[in-house]
Amino acid sequence: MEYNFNEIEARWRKQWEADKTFAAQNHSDKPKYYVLDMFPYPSGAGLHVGHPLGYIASDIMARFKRHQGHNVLHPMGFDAFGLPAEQYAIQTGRHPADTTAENIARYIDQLKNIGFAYDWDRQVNTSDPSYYRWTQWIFVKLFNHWYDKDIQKARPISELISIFEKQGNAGYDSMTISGNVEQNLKSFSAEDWKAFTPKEKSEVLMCYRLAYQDFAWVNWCEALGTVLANDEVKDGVSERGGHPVERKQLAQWFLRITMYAERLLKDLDTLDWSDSMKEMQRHWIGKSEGAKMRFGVQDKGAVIEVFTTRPDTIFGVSFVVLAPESELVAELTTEEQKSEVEAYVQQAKNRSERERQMDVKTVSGVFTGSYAVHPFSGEPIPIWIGDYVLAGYGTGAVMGVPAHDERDFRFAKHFNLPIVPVVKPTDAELSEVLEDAFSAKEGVCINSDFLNGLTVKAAITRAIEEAEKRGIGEREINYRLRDANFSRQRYWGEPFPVIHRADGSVETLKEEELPLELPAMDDFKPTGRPESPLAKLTEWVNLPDGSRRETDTMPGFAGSSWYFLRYMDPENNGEFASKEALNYWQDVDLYIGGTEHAVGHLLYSRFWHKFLYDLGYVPTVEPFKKLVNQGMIQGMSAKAKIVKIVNSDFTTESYIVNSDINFDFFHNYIINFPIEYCNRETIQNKEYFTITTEDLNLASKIYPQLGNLKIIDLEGLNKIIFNQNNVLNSIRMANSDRMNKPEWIPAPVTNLNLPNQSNNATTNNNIQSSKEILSEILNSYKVHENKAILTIEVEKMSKSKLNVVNPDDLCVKYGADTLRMYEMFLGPVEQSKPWNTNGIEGVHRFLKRFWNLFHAGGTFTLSEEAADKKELKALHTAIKKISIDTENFSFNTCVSHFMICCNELTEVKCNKRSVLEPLLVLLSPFAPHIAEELWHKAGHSGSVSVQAWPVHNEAFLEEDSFSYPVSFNGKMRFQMELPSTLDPKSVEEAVMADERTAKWLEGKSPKKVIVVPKKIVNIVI
RNA sequence: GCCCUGGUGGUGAAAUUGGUAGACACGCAGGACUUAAAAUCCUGUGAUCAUUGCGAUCGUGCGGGUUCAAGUCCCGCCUGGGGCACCA
Repeated sequence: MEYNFNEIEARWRKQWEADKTFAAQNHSDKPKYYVLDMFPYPSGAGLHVGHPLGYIASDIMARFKRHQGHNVLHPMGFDAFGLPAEQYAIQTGRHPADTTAENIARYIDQLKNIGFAYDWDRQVNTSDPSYYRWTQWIFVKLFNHWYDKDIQKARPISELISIFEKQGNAGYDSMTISGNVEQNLKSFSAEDWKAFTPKEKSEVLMCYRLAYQDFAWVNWCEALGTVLANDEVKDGVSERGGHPVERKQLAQWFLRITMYAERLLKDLDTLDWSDSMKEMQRHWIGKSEGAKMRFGVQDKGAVIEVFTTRPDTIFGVSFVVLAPESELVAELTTEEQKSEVEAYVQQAKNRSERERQMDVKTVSGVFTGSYAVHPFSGEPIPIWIGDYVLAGYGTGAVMGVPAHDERDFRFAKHFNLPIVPVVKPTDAELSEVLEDAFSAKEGVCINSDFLNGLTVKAAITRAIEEAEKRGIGEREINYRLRDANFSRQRYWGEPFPVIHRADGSVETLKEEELPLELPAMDDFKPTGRPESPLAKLTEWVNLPDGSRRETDTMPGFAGSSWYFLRYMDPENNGEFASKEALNYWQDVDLYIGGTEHAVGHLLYSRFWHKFLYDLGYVPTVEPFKKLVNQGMIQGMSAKAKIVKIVNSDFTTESYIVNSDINFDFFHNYIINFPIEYCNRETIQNKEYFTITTEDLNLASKIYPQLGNLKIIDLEGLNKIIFNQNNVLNSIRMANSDRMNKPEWIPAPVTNLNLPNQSNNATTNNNIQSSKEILSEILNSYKVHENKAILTIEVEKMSKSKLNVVNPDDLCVKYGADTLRMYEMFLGPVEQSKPWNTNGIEGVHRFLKRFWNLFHAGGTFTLSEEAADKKELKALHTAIKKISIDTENFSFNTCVSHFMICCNELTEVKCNKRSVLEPLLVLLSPFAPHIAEELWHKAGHSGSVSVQAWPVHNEAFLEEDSFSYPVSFNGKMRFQMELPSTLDPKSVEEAVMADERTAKWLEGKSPKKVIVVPKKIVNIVI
């Protein structure tokens, strides 16, 4: 009988669905086990082969635990709000709700095709009002709570108001440590509080609320008329179209996660997560102990606060650096420095934080003209502005100690500022002129007044004591973690249940008014202002009493920060989940997902969970007990450099250039190509994809983002560069003689691409000259239009990279069981690897052979004969190995072992019931359909998925003899079969008596003989 | 740049966590069956040398070190991948 997997699999999936075989019970005497997959975002490209890797692993565990007698909760749902759906809506005019619903339907189809044991009745969808009602409800709770540092717990804001009414904010003025809003918070008395206007009260409370409004920077793209995600910005220009991006400050919502920093850090110790994952979170939280120091400013009232972990180096301060965004910049800039400072700030603030941190080679900064006063020595210290200082970190200002900090050192070298060593190594002297910063946190203080002679450790303590005594600083613990920006200027997200009152106060809707549904819209185009498209719905926004609704929406992580709780009780309309359900399921026993969520989702979820715990809604402190990180299945990407040129009539043209040319030119960016239109070629021993003009034209029809590209191959041109601040471009021609042009020619690229922008005279001249140069360059190219060479890269699969491979075809060709086992066979789940189908045949052959064990001679037959020793050994080795390896998530070796066992049984033509039936249970988590089919053919009526997991008997595994590898000086020379019970001394004697030993000893006597029982014999000569 | 992670045959990988490197597969080569192909089955397959067999030497990204013994532990590099706060 043929192994007709398509028929078998479809039939059993239908049966399982009808029987609700995998439904979880909220009440059970069995121990509970909650297995969770990370929430997928239903992308338009459908499920790709990378998704199932983790899902198969979790499905195996869910089924395995069910075999072991657990009541298993294994749900699936969709993180359905998000940017891609909105972008698609802008492009096509189709409503995100429609496309999302279609995508979800497709995902469900695809997931069901793989035979996952999900309890589909518990499906959730974050964009469904019945779901986001509770997301909004949690937001309202966050808004209406503050964090009491004294008791380390969230408390209702009403209690804070009572405190203010009684005593003002005395004793509660340092309850906030993050954000900018609190900087304006002054001390006030109970009387002051009562006299505050609603607006003032609202502003004060914003300094305490766990959800609050503050200002933050966004990537504003004038040309697209919208705020861009970091992801959409590449090299300072928009990824779509290469338009300039400017950073703008907007009022936005934040979550005060920093209040939970200490608990988020401490509780990591209780989790069964990989060390690397915990390490990433620890680093993200970034606790550092040090001191806050205050520097007065000469002739000005301003005070600059800096945070430092090295107060011992305070006497080495030779400058102070402010972030370009610092509010003090305007105040401290002198008249003479004003234009220079403004130009610098303008330029620096448009660089992304990442770029500023990454770029350590180019040092930039500007002197404000003002001087700070050294808090101990009273010496004047110049105040600079530098973009290596980030506004969001610490206080947004640093004390420059060039001798002992690498970034400060580079800054001082570059601007010729004094470098004063104040710490020397304990057992050496520093060289006269420092070549590098001495940043080790050990040594002895020198040139440091009262700190001289102290070790670094002692000096840190001493410096803080002295600062506290003189009132110029104090001990402080700082966290790198920043409050979570919770606002997006988008349509497709949860609307904020927030009303801005006409009197300037801010309040949320009442809980019973939720959900605030996302209003219907059919025009998703950006408003052209930095705001959500919702702002266009003036009727919805403006309320009759003069108040306004919030128009921002919540970010992707809102809905995904608590979804695991909803699965416990998804239909509940009165609560996000019932007490009973929460108390029964408690937390997630096993969470499987990618490391890319290491610090985003996993930190926010932990924060929300702790908040809900503080409020008494959840019974556990942590949501995810055990975390397993699946590796990423990567895709092959084909990439090419694109040059976008503005012609004299201001139309743009895009060219793909030969990838070997190192080339930056006007708007230049890298673009992905669909590899199905590319050919693989080896050129000069390197692998490339190539694409012809014909293929490109075909591809452009399916992928509009490829646009009207032309292929050109440039000759004689090595390098063209534009500078990083994106204001002026410089074109450099290595072959400048031939071009008969000077080496560097400035061209204002920004303006070239913004024809409508009014330009001043100089800029216009530059446009003219650059256009001339351009045409000259283009005319001198030898242009080939037939073929482009694209580089091959391995990277994560995503729709935007056009490298998605989906599992559907494989399911049809080989069946879901083959796909499941093959993905596991690829290697350890936690390892990333590029997708290839090279080995899938082997797995499919295994399943056929396994099927054939039950179908000797073509018909289904099982023998009732007793198993012999060899068969029992094969079976029990398999039970042992597969049980242990499954427990350890080593699924690839499980598959190998199934193959070994099957090969052994095939060899002895075993079709005995007592051997094959337990194997069906072992196989069922991995290949559930074939196991179920054969189980039923064997005459059983219940599902194989609830059968008890077999237990191995050690007695069947014992061997009488062991083949000892005998090595000389660590090199294995021959093997020797000896009884396994033989003691080490007898083993040594037996080996020494062997004639082969004599041969290898060459007459010498051994210095030492090492015998490790049932492992190895090593003879040292 | 910072944090995390990987690197073993032509390919995916395995190695009881310091004890025979390459299990199990894919691919390839040869053979059987077949008119033929597919499917299936058998044999071989790290490299180099030696091939009449015995065999020998090298070999886990590179360079050092610890050890009777290193893919595994330590130090220093090179390199692929993921994340870096608005992709999800």
